[in-house]
Amino acid sequence: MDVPDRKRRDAAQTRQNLLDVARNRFARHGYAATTVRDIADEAGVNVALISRYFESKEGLFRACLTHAASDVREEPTAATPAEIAARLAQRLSGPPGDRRQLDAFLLLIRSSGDERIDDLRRSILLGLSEKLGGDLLRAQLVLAAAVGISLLRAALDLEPLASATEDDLRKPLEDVIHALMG
Amino acid sequence: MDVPDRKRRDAAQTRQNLLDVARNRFARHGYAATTVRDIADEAGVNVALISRYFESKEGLFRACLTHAASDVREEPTAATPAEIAARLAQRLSGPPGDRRQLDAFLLLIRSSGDERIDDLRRSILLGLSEKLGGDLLRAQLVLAAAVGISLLRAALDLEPLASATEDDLRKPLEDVIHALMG
DNA sequence: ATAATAAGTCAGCGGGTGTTTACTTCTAGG
DNA sequence: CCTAGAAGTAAACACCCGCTGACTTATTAT
Repeated sequence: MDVPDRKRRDAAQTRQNLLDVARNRFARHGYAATTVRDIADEAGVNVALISRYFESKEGLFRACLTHAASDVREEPTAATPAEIAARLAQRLSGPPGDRRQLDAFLLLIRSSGDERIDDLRRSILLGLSEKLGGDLLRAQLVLAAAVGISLLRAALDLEPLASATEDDLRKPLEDVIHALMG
Repeated sequence: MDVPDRKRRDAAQTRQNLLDVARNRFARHGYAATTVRDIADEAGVNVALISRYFESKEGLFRACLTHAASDVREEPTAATPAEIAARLAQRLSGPPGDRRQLDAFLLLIRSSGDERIDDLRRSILLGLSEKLGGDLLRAQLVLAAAVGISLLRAALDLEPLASATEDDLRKPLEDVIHALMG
C-alpha cells in the first residue's frame, strides 16, 4: 500500500478525505439530502471535524465546488469538435473507478440553497461555456447536454446510457457538437 | 374571476392547489430541500392536509410525478426531427407564465430517495426515450439534452440560456436532433 | 333550524439535523 | 522521558423536519 498508516494522524490527509467523500456524496445525492454525519462516517472520522476544517456544511460544499471547478477548468482549450467530443466522452465516462470528473459536472448543478454559492456556480458554468467559443447560447446547449448526460448516467442510472462506454459516447457527442458549433 | 370564491371550502380544489404548488417546488428545489410546510404555506392551507390527501410527503411527490408523466406522455409521436425540435422548444420555453411543462421535465430528474419511486422515474424516462424511436442510446442523448436545458434554464438561471425564447431554441434543437437521429 | 359530516386548523410528538463545547488521545520538540 | 499543543472524540445543544390526534368551523341534508 502507498498509504503508509491508516491510523496515523494527519490533518491534511483527513481534510482531503472529507473533501473526496463530500464531493462524491454531494454530487450523487445533492446538497440537502446529504448529511454531515454521512460524510464523516464514510470518511471514518468524527462529525466535529467538518466544522473545524470547513467551518460549516456550506463551507465544505463551497470547498468541493472550488476544487471541482479547478478540475474542470484545467482542461486545455480544444480546437475542433472532434477534440471537444473526445475530451467530453472521456470526462463523462472517466477512467474506471474514478468518478471525480463526472462528480465535478454533477456538483455544478447541485444547489445548496445559499444564493452566493449559486452565484459562484453560475459564474463557473458561464466561464465554461465562454471557453467553448462560438455562439454563447449554442455553447451552453453543449454544456446542457453534458450535464444532462451526467445526470442520467450517474444520478439516475438510466440504461443503456448509464453503461455506455467512452467509445460509445464519442461519436454521438461529436455529432452533437459539430451540429451546434460547426 | 373564474375562481368564484377563494374561501369556499372545496377539497378537490385544495388538493389540486397542493399538487400544483408541490410540483413547482419539487421541480425547482428538489425533493429533500422542499418542506411540507413550505408547500402548505404557499398553497394557503394547513400542513395536516398534505398527510390527509396524499398520505405523506412521498405520496405527494409520487402524485406529482404521475401527473407530470401523463402530461409528458400525451405528446403525439412526432415524425421528423424538425417536428420533435419544435415540440421540445415549446415545452422547454412554455407559454409565458406556464411552467408546468418545464417542471414536468425537472421532476423526472429529482430523486426522493425512495427506490420504488426512482424505479418509476426510470421507467418513465425509458418509455420517453423509446418513444423517440431510432437508436435507444442516441434517443437518450436527446433526452439528456432536454433535461440539461431544463436544469440550466429553470433551476440554475444560467444566462443567456435562461432567457432564450422558443424561437431561439428551435433551430439549435433541430440541429441537435437531426445530428443524433438523422 | 339543526344534526351529521366533511374541510380545515392547532399544537405537539418523536426523531434527525447542523453545530458547539468539553474532553481524551496521539505526536512531536526539548 | 515528558509535556505542550495538535488531532480526534463524545455528548449534548437548539432547531427544524414529517407526521398525528384532538379540536373547530363550514357546508349539506333533512
